[in-house]
Amino acid sequence: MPITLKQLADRVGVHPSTISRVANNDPGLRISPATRSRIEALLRETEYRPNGIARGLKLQQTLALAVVIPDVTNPLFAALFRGVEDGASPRGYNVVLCNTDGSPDRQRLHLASLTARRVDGVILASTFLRDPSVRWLRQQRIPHVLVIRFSDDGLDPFVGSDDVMGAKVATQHLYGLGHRRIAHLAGQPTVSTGVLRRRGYLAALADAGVKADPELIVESGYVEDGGARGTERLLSMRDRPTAIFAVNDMAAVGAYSVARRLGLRIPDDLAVVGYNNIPLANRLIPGLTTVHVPAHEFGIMATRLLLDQIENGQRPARQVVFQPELVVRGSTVVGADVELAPAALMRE
Amino acid sequence: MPITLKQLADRVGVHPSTISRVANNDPGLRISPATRSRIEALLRETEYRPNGIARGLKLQQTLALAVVIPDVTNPLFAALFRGVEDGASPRGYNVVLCNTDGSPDRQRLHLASLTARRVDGVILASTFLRDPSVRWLRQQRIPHVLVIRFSDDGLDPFVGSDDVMGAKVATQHLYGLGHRRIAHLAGQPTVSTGVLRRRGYLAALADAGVKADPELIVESGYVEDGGARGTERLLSMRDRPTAIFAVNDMAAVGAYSVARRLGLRIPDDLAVVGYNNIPLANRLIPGLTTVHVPAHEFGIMATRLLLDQIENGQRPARQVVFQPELVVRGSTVVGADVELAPAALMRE
DNA sequence: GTATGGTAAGCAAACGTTTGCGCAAGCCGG
DNA sequence: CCGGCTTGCGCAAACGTTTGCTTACCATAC
Repeated sequence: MPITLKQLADRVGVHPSTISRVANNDPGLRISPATRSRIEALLRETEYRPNGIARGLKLQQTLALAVVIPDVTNPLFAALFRGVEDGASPRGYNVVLCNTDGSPDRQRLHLASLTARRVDGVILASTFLRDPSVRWLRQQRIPHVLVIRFSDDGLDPFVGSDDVMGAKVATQHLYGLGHRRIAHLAGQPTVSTGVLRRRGYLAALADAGVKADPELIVESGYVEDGGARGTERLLSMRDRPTAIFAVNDMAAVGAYSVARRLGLRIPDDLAVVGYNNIPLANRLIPGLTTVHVPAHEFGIMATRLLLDQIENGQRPARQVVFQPELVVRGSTVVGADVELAPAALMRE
Repeated sequence: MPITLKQLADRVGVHPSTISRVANNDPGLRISPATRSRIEALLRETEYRPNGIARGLKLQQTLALAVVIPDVTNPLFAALFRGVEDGASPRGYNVVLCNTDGSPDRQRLHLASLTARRVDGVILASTFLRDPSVRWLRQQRIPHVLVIRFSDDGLDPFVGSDDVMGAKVATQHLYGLGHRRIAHLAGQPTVSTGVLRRRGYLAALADAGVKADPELIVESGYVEDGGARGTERLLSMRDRPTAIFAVNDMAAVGAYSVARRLGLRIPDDLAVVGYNNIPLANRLIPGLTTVHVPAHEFGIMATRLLLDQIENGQRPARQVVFQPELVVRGSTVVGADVELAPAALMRE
């Protein structure tokens, strides 16, 4: 077991409190240079680090944050986590990671456990609209920041991007390419990204004077399998769409596999746009046109907001909203995959 | 702030210790049914959960584990983490995640911080051969399990696969396809997977009676960029290799991009085998032949070993070694990508 | 010789639990 | 009626820090 203050005190013949003050560089401490250096030598020799639990109990802070996400296996959330750690680690915080798999129950359980552990703050990217867990966090006055998704508009600190705008730009891109029957693989109406991206999609159509066809909107959720099933339904219609705007990249990947199975060429027979710009997006063939979401920056920014809240005690219901950018690749524009040009050549 | 035992005691007119015993279901507790139900009602009403910090201080256990990996952005480690969480969460443990980016310094810093926090155990997948950090863990008697990579052969509990065998099978596969100049994108000699997979590669060549050409072994490390640079060097040789065995999938991906840039067809002009079978491997075109590594199972198993150590106090330097399996795809055998057959059709 | 003051360090409470032990009251047998 | 057993619960120490306050000591000033 690691060494304790009392043991140190015995070894150097000094009261534990004095050692504590030396270790913590107490500015108001008056001490003789001789004793100080004796203590400092011992501290270095033993590599003493105060017991974090005891320290936490006394100081009422654990130097621990928590990140709650649906699934770290999803590259978007992995990048988000890295951002959080990169922001938190230099300031002495550790980060505990919880995956919910999109289950409100597991989210609630995790939050209860984290609260019992007295983490200093929580970063949540797993939220539903009007999420009871988020309201509970607010009510308990537990420092938190919502990322990517939110619960109740404007009530919590939030970091994300303008989903309506992103979806609008993506849809306009397809319209600009001449597509008129543009389908949407939609997210659940219980999740903010789901409703906002659908709204952006509809807004773009309305702006363009296109009447939205309800049949062209199918709920796929955020996973490949859902995207595949949704695409099957869309492509089996008599008057089938020529383009698909997917609520995220994984759903778009599902669309890819179905298109391939049906022998449809992308983008010639079917154009596809995704959302998030996960690393996989530019490895697909053709590259997936998608809306870029800077997940790593989200993580850093969310941590900044959270630590401001924790350390400065301020309660800034600040919302940081990034403007999304469309990344155009070969899934909508032939030849847009510049880096793949030699590959096309290779096929001959 | 959450409610405390003392506050509860005041509300119900009973000593805090009694409430504690009721909350913890103390089997030796003698109490009148009336008082018990009064207390239980209050516990439910207030949703009391004992302060984890205080509990940790008293009980000398935090119900927290740590996972230390190079980078969670790498799908292999993301899957490993999920395995750990899936094993730990049902037993009441939280998991803190630390990324080292392969830096021994960051690893040391993280471990120091985790030790100060008194996590109950550590799962390490970021280890070097003869790693001082691991020796320090042993010496401090901190429960730990090494995963995928190890430090000193046999001294620590370990979960991984037989890297020599995996590399051997992969290389034999290439040899069996008729390749005679088989190159190796190698890992660093400071990492166990690096030396073991290289050893397996050499063993397969020796078994086949092929004299190993030192020029065909280039150190790429475990990232795409290194794989690309290594492949450039290999393919610029006068007598260039017809096949590459890469130390991991990311290095193989680097090989893909260089082959494509040079107009070489995979597998006709260059066969490629990777290692790990990350999700990306069967999304590449052609699919990447690779050695499957069940990262999620590793995580679950490592957690089991760790919790055995923690809860039963046993010190089982148990080694769990999985037998690797080769997954054959289109990067070595034409037409092996069955699910992609329609895609080939689509190219016409 | 005593008040003043500064220096160097110790004392003890507090953070919120857990748990071995103690103690009063009631009950029973003898 | 008394000793001992059971029942039902309280007391207090301990986990390892941090920190406001106190104290012992010594020098200087009056």
